[in-house]
Amino acid sequence: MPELPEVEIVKRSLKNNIENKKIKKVIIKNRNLRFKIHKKFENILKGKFIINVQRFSKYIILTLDNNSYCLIHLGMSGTLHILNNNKKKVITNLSFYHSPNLPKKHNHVHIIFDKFKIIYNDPRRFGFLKLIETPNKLRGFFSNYGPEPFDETFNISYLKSKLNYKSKNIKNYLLDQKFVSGIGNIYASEILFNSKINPQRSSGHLTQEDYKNIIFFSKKVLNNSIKKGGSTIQNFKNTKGYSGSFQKEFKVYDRENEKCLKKNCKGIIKKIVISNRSTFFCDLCQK
DNA sequence: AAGAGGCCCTGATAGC
DNA sequence: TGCTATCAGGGCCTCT
Repeated sequence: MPELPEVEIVKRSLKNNIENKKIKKVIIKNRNLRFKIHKKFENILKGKFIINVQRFSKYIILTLDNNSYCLIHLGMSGTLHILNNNKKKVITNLSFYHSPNLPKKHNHVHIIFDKFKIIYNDPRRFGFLKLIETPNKLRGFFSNYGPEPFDETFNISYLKSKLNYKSKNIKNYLLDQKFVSGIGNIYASEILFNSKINPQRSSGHLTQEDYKNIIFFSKKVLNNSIKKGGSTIQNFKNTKGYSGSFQKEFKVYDRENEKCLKKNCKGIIKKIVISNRSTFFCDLCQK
């Protein structure tokens, strides 16, 4: 599900709720996520204060009061829910995939605080929670990741150094977290549409102008989405609580056979598969 | 070594 | 209605 903007929205809500709160207890119903949750996970979290909530790329980073960290990655279908301890009612829903009510199944991890609890739900179990023991190990973990589009190091000379003479198509590069962090399948299509670049273009053949557009629109598309509260693909009736609206602004994603929205363009949006992922673009205005 | 594709998993939807 | 096939926002691993 979640790309950088969605994770950013979840992080902000989470930050408001759990920063400087003490973890009373952790209950794990199912350890078999993308990676098996460590057997000491519950004991290590128990009694710790969460002194900071941050995000890098698609990861939520909880800093604990002993300078260790708990990473949360939502994978494709992970959601977080904040529930009142007693009434079992959802207080705040950090959901972008499900209805705002707590799903009945797949509530794998319960992190219990004094007056409320956080529940990690994930039907497909592509997400994971991971403990990192020290600041050094945290740096090590993220050292394999490229800069976020907002980072000043994501600039023309960086793109040139990474993309020059490369045959891999540009869409795959945007999805490659070692190249740039936080972009997923939806925003890759959107960024390339805005940049007027065909997703199949071989990266080595991009021009300076293309680099500039990729840098500019990566920031712009992600920022716009954050402003709109992210994207909620699955829409439910009677939706309450947090639910993004950026999907209403998709220019190409999930718009196969619809008209290109670029002014004066007569194109029809095409859907192709690149490395097993759906890719949407207009072959008239994206060259 | 770079790059393409398979695979992990469940659930929603489309088509018959 | 009920079956089956296809697809889904991520990312690691393997093979060529």
